[in-house]
Amino acid sequence: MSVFAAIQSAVVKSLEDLYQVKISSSDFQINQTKPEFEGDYTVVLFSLLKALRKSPDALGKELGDHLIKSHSTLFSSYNVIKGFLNLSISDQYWSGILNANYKNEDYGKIAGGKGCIMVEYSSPNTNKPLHLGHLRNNFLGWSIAEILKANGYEIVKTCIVNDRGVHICKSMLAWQKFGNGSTPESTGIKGDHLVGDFYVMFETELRKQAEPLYQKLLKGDISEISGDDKVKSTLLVSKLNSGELNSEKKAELESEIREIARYHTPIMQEVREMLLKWEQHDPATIELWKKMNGWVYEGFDATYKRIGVEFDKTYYESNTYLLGKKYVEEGLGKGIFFKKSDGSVWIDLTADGLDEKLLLRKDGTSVYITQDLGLAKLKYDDYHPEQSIYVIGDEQNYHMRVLKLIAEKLGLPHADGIYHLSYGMVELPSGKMKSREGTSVDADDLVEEMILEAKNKTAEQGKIEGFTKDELQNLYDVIGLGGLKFFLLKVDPRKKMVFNPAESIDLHGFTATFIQYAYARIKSILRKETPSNDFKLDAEETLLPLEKELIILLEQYGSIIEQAGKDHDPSVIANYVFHLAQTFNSFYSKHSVSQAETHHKKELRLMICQLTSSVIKSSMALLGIKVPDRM
RNA sequence: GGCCCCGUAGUUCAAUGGAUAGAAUAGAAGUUUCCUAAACUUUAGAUACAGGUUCGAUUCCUGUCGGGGCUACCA
Repeated sequence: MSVFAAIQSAVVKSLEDLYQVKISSSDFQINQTKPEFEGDYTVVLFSLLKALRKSPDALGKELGDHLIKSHSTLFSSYNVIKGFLNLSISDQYWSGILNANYKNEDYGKIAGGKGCIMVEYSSPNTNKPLHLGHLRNNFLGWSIAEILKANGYEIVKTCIVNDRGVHICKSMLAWQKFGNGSTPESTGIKGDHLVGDFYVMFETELRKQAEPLYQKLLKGDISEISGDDKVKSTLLVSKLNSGELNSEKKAELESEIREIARYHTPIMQEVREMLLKWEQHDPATIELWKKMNGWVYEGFDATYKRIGVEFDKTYYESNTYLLGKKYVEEGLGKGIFFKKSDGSVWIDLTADGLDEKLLLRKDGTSVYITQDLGLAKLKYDDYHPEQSIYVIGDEQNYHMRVLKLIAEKLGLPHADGIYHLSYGMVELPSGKMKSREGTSVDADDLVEEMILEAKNKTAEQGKIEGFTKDELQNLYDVIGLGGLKFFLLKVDPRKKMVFNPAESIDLHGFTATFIQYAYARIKSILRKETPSNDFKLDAEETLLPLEKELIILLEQYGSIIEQAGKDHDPSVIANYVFHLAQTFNSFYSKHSVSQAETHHKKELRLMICQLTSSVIKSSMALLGIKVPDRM
């Protein structure tokens, strides 16, 4: 039982003894005592005053006295200030915790047996290489999976590869037009990057073709476009020319007209024809598709390997995109969906505060949400998870809400387990990243930069005597990658964050390097000496403030893992382990381990070192970050 | 227009409704005959604005201002 829980139940018990009332532990708060007051943990009394009809002082005194008397091994003293009952935990209790756990390398983790959770993350498109945003996604997914594992769940890491669709056809078409048969081998370019290059070429050509068309549309010339867009374009242009528009509204209209122009370019026409051929299993198209996707997978595999990410099960959209169609029939039968006159199928979610949502196009083909319903079912059939986590950016909040809502309305068994782990976009100091505008940060480049920076900084330090070449390269990887992961995981996933390249390669302060360094220092001590026997605090001996602070922090590790799992939030771990390293560094500079005042103190401190090192290593592992024995 | 999210030191981030709002970094000043100074110590600096609920509000509610996202027969 954690100290926190022990205090809770002691308070509940004491209140019952004293006043014959049944108070639950959720009826009052326990906090860590602020450093400026005497004590370790504090019971906030305000919420109890009314029910017990006591003054804060009286309740504090009576409860404090009783706690000390009834739980003498747990509490050593107390004081009451205003409505706060500050409790000091006895040093014996703390040293007991240390004794019981310092050898346990799995300290803080919960033994398994809690059921299965699926974590879907990464989920790339196969038309361009991974970028900074994917990195946040990958690190988050990996970390949350590890955290839930530490909470006792069985985890299946999955990935859905978006390997088909218009975007892939764009790269394929550009390769046909401009590629001259080039391959990763012939060009020496990593496969995913090569395919990405053709995607960019397509985009360039598309713009070239769209611009004159756009200009014509602005002048009201709709001769080159067809269908409903004729009317739409005319309408938009007349709106645009009606005057009295602010620049924002104007830009919005212009971009809508530009979209129409893009849609009606010859090259887009070709792309749509190619997609149609793909869907009809045209051999040549399928062959090209397989070849180029193969290049991409090779590239992705290299990146995944580099960043230390993997999956237990990979789904491919080309295999799953037809799933989910049967739910359309089912939904229609149950009257949850309805059919419009043109044959398209919709669901009306206006009663839930949302809009009408399309599930089946008028031509009978399914859209993204329909495929997702099918995939959700497939995942459930494959693993029967009690929770299915989707690590997806917050731009898809609406989509995921709709998905869950429809699954619920259909009464699917896995509907409740759908959990969208929504994370904020990564922005640059200069603003949003836009792959179309070439302002996104490439994942491979960034990783190499971080590792190079680690190498340079390590050289500056000049502590690498005795390292082999392999050990050095490994050290650079550990520091460089660790720095990158920590930078992206240290903030609340739900919030958007700013990625400042200069700050990200900083190795001081709230960084992985700081923590890794603390770890390496501990290991340096433990290489020379390890605890020889269990430490027993003598009656007249007391823990020094920093010794106690460290043990208190170490004791909290289990609750931290639990909270990080409950909140799906790796930043809880990052903040904790940084705080631990910080406290250790203070301890380290103030107290000597090898030259401790007494033999007892030395044993105590060696045990603190031992447990601190394993908690640092284990928490960093929960973030997917390694720690070096020497640096 | 509708729906959702966010405004905390110069900057990047913390704070289950609780005590004097914490860190990091940038700034100022110090620490190395002693286990790794990639460290430590000291110092200065912030809740967008206006109401409300509460013993108590950064946190909950309303409004104002500012920023972002979503609102496709794209994925």
